[in-house]
Amino acid sequence: MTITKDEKRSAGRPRSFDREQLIEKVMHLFWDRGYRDLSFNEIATATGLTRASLYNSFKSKEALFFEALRNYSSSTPDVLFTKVKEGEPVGPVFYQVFAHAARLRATEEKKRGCFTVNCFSELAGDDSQVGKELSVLMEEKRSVIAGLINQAVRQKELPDGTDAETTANMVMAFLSGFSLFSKGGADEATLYSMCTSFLKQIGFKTP
Amino acid sequence: MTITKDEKRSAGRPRSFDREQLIEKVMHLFWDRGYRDLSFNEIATATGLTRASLYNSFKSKEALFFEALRNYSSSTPDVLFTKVKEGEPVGPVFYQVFAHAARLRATEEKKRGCFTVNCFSELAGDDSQVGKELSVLMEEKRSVIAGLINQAVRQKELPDGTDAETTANMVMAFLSGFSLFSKGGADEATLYSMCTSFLKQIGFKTP
DNA sequence: ACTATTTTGTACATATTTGTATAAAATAGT
DNA sequence: ACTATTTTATACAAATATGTACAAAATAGT
Repeated sequence: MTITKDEKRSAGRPRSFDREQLIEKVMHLFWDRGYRDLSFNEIATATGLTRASLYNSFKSKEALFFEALRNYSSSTPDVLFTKVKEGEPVGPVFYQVFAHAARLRATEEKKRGCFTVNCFSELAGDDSQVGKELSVLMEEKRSVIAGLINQAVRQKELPDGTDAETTANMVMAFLSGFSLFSKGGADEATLYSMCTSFLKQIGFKTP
Repeated sequence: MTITKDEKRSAGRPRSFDREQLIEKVMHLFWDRGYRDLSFNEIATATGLTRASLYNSFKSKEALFFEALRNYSSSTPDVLFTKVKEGEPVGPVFYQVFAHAARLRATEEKKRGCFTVNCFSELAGDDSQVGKELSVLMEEKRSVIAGLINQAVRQKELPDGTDAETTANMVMAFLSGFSLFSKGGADEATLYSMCTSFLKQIGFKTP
């Protein structure tokens, strides 16, 4: 048995591209242009491939998009939220995630905002699979945040009367709006102020 | 001189449509579909007109869009912000605008969110005239809010140390994110809670 | 070398979009 | 009725998108 690099190669003509690199490239195309406006054609030419090649490796534009979205979504600052364990302080994590987001949004040269938020804005309410998937993704994020708020209340980081659901909804709204706002080109200091100010008003002590 | 209805008719074949009704219809099309995804073709067929007719009355899709946007933008809850005079309390106006927004977003059957926010999300950062126009529009709104926050501080409705710019930015972010959030289909009570909770945390007393 | 397998390049048919050009239709004013 | 004016209908050309089909190319395994 011959093994090329670290993957078992199956018989047949080998792909002319690296799958992960392609997904990354395509993600940026969708990020630049949105979902609907980017044609399968353009994806092919922009990546130097033919449509035939893409059709062969991916069932559809939708399928490609899902991979791009998953790829992005797994590298986003708020994944930290899912790693907080019971007993650990949550306030500092919020500050950390928000600060990271502020830096990312400010240093991203193209000022494209958050890819997920952009897509949700474009496709929420859509009948398509893409639309539904995005709604699920956003609800998952919201739910994780709600869990953390509850935990913060239990741990006395937030006052007793706090309505966790409402607070989580506010955080979601703020984060989405924050992404939109950053598209205006605000600098990091401005974005950072918004974040810390917001968290302070939610009730989290500055760490 | 013969006057038809209330408008001076100029010579030539009369239009087959009412201009204002058309703009309204087109606005809803853009609201449903976004800017780029809606073709001039579709606008024509959806309104029962021919492209020739549209091209004749409007220079371009861009021009049509501007009229649609202006039309929407003038009927939005936050126009109230521009009517507050020095000396008048601003807190209640915020609560009023936010409550109105909550009701609008919840009762809008299609859950499309705010048209302006959607468009900004799609077109912010775009080189085109549309993109720039939207950035200006958003900055105008932000600036009005910043003015009100300053006024609130002067009038002791908000604490002395309040950073008006940061607070205005937060409000903008929240409002935009609120529009996005509403696309998920939350009911009015949920949306209303988010609004009052946010305003309270900003520092505005519940009226 | 030969075969099976998979990817790639090319081609084709269909549909849509954009912009323009030109003729037909409908009005106001005389 | 006639003219000038404006809108509407139709047609056309060029560009782009989608989906499919099939032959050519490149590999693994024997």
